[in-house]
Amino acid sequence: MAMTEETPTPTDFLKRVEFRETALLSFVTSAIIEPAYEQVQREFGIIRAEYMLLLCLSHYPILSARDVSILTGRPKNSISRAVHRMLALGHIARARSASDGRQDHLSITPSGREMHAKIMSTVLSHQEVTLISLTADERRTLISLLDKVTCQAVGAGT
Amino acid sequence: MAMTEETPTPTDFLKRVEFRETALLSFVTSAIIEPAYEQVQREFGIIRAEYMLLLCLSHYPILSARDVSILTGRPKNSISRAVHRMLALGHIARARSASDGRQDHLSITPSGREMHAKIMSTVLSHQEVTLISLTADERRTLISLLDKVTCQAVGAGT
DNA sequence: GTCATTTAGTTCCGCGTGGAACTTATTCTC
DNA sequence: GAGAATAAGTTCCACGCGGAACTAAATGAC
Repeated sequence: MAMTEETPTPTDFLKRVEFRETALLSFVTSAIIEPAYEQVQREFGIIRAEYMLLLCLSHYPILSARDVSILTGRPKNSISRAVHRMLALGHIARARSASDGRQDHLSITPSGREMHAKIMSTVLSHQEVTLISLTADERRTLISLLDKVTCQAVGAGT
Repeated sequence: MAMTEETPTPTDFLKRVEFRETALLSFVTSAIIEPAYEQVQREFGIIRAEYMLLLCLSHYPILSARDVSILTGRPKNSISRAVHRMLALGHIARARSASDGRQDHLSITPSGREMHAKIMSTVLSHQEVTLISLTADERRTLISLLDKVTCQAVGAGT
């Protein structure tokens, strides 16, 4: 009856919000990451902290749990859980540091690399679908802007 | 002893990751949102879904819970919980729709507007601190790029 | 060398989250 | 108009998350 149902759209909403940059950043980030990690969890049974661990170790040969925590910004208990599960699945290896009995030397195994490759391509494909409307030039611009922000943000945090 | 401790930095890590746009977007978004909502929760006792509800209602006079769910992309049970708490705190009002007995007509109250104003300024200040290194021009560029992405993304989703 | 302090990693616990099933109301079909 | 299908909102439950307290190891002070 009352067909004057003007249900507002997310796009319209994003234009009204007081902190537009934040809203847009959050929206785009979620549009990539949420479906990507949902798929990764469904298909590979790997949760986010676990993948971030694999991701870190695929780029640095040896890291401690603390390093991973710093690199990813996740709390160390999350990393600790991830380490245990990835150890159990054989995706990483762990050895006590000889020089410091507190630290662990973590490294990725071949099966971990395989898993990383699969997950990476999943995330990449979601990224490409979401950012498809940007030209190569625009993507470079986006990266350089975000880069500028992160360099300053990290510097200020220290 | 082994002072060759080259603990890698998040900034360096961001340059190596295979999906750089996603990593940067996620990093910047988190840098704004996480501390902002942590502060909001600590100071005002309002959690994220609750604030998103207030935010929606501060921009549209009447919405149903379903509308809020669509606008924010959050599942309807999260919105439902938020509605109950905001009702209890007097930040929103609810009335059954006359035309459709299933829907609720939600609206924000003066106290809800006050709360929204406080939270908004908190989020805004975190946004400004994080994006401080961008010029006005660069911010416009960033917005337009993200805008382009969201318009296309929403269109494709429909 | 001994004791206090700091640090890496783990365990514990409470909470926000979201999928799924459920209830109630509306709409569609015949 | 009766029954099926859809839709709005709620409740239930399992899970990932992160702060806080804890253990073990190393470092600093004296």
